[in-house]
Amino acid sequence: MRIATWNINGIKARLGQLEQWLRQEEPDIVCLQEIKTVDEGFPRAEIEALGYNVETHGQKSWNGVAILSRLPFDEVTRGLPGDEEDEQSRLIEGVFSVEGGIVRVCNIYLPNGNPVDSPKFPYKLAWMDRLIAYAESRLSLEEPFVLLGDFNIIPAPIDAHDPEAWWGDALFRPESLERFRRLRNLGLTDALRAVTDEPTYTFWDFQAGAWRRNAGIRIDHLLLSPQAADRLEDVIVHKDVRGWEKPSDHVPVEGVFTL
DNA sequence: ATGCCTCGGTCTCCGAGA
Repeated sequence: MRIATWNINGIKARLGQLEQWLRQEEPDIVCLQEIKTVDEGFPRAEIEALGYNVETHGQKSWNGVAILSRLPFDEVTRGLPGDEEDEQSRLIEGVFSVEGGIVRVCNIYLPNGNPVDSPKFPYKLAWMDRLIAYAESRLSLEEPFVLLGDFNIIPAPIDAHDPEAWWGDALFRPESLERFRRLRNLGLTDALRAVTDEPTYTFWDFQAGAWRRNAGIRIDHLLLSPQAADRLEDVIVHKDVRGWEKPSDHVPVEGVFTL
């Protein structure tokens, strides 16, 4: 089974690229972030025509997440618990039946948090605290659990082309990294780092020739419960997609599992 | 240089992204 994450940066602007990638790769489950539309605006029929079930958690203009799956959804959960006031659509989770059990797939778009002297940074940190509590409860189920998406976290210096330039940014500073470590220390495996020690990027800024210079960062991650990590075969970063016409600034990252 | 692109909205500019 192949489970992918892709910050699509606007589903309406990227439908052609998504259709092409789905036709080409035929992944089983695709988790999208930044769909930037309400649920009614998602091109559901076009994606269903390619053989996918579609569940969305959208909002107007910004954020928004979706899961596309060849398997039917057994359950769907929308939104991160822990703050009644939070109206941003950044989490959707699906449960799927597989041979001999289930897989639980939680798709997140973790807040960026910049600028750090604005309310956006404490929002990011509070969101991460809520995510840690959520992940802890999911891990207690002892299921194959895949927590994936755009984490807006650079885990380590090797995950940035120019780590010194990023240090202090909301993606790469002590308060953010401390929470990311706490999340992993619950018992989650960083899938990419389970298969390679090589510098690997998943995002290249639109600006300043970042793609041409390979000035990327790794911020799109798959974190795995022990039951999912046991079944991990490989991780594929679809870097070529960044070179397509009118690309997203993120590329698809895919986990291959013996599920 | 708190920009350099690119998105969505209502829109010919602005906020947000990272």
